[in-house]
Amino acid sequence: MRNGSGGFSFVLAMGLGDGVYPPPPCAILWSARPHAATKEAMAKPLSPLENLLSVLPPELAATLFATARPHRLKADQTLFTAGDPGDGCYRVEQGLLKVSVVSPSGGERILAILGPGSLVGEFAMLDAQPRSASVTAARDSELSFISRKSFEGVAESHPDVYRHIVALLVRRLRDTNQVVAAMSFLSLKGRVAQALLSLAEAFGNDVGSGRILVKQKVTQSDLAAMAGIARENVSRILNDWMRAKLVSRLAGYYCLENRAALEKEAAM
Amino acid sequence: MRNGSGGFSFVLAMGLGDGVYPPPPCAILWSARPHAATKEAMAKPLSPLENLLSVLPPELAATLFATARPHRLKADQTLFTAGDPGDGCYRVEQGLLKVSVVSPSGGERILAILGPGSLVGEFAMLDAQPRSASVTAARDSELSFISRKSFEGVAESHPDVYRHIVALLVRRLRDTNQVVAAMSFLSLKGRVAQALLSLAEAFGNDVGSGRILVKQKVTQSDLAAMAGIARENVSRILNDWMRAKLVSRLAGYYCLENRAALEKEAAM
DNA sequence: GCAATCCTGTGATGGCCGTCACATCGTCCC
DNA sequence: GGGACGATGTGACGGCCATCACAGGATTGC
Repeated sequence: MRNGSGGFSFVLAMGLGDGVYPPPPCAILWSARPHAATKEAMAKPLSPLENLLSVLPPELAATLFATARPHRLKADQTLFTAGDPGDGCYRVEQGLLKVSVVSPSGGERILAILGPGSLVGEFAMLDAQPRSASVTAARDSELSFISRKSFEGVAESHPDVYRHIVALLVRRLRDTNQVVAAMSFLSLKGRVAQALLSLAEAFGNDVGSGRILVKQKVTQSDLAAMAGIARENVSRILNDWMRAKLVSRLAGYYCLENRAALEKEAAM
Repeated sequence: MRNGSGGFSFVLAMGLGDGVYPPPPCAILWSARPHAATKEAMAKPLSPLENLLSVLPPELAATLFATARPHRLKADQTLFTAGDPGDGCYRVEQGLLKVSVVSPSGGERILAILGPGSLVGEFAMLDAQPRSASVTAARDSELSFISRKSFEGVAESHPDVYRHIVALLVRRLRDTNQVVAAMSFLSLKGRVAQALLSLAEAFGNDVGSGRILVKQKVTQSDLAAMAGIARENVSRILNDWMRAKLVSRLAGYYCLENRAALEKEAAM
């Protein structure tokens, strides 16, 4: 992880990506991607960009960010760790963050990957409790810090924002049921497929004939931490899929060649 | 599951329990029991009885329940299934419910066990989306149904309830991070230990010298569905622990003999 | 009391998957 | 360019754990 690329590095315009920079807002709210519904009619999963601040009237959001304190992170720096006191949240302006839980023995499980436009640490902004997960920068990043105090000031003048927030939180909670189901019922392959599909949804670029290029450098270790499995098995699974033409690799970037087949792998 | 005891049957006064009936409100919000914090200072887990309605001013709750429609369930009947449309929630008046996700192949994962005083299906009351989990009666049960409409009527007149609800939902979301961590990092033994400790917390009775009796008949299959493992392994693990005097069985009820040791097993 | 049904205990088996150990390769930096 | 370091590929091994099978128990229903 040298040169500030921290594991998830952004693909610059090179004929592969769409060439825009800065990129459009994007993120994986890892828990928000049920790729297989237990029944036809599931609630629509939550887009990670529909966040607490996006429900504020624009002028209120503006006043919040007027007083926001900028915060810079170098790649691999940690923003906070589970258990830390928390009194506000951050908006990702630039860069990429990784939300994860870690075990004392060093294991890491990635819960979400957040790009520009996303909020992180919102819970502490709402209830001032200690952080429940850890956040580290996957590459050099710029954030805006919004304190709980300033948010509360704004919310007090517009108490109906809480109602919208309730709707958002409920959707997130619904999604977590899907996560538990996936962890309980899916095989390794299924979980890796879910991880790939999530990446494609958040950072994917349609490059014709249904192929989706993931415009992020993702290591097998990252995928392993997302799926909660060993890195070696990610390697084996990906190679199986490359042989079977489900995925391919272009200049270090993964490309889904057959999304439907992957979705079948990810189905429970 | 004959005779209405549906897998979790209640221990009546027999020298073991405390003999009160109906029992005091109790429940496992399975996702709300982090038995091992990744850091010293974690947020206090949410009691399953601090629910959406407990934040209402008492007189409002009273008006809500004045119009509530009673609903009866026989043991093993299902109240609703994931994907069903939902337009309200239920309060458990009597009996015991099991919240779970099921896989198409028949696997079941228990998310929560709810006794009298608990709410179930609150999400649909808040946002009218399809159910995200399934609920079945573990024994004959009586519920009160509160429609979304009537809740909204009440909430509209007291918009600040949404603020309290936000705090509750955030606590639940925090807890789910712990659940993911537990599923990622804990061994079978650890997960069974967590299940037992949760049962003890919700349905436990201190019977002296630190021993905790679980006043519920729990089958090994139930424990297996809670921990997400095979029933046979629950049997083996429990027998190990019985030999090691960590748990015992009294007239069909489990009893934690050494809570501290179990907590060590459940630690990550 | 007897049959049916559930729950429990236990062995055998096999496979998935984590761990270890390398070799290879690419990339970056000096 | 050469070394360092990280990422990747692959084999071997072993253990955990699911599955199958079946044999008692325990409970219940009749």
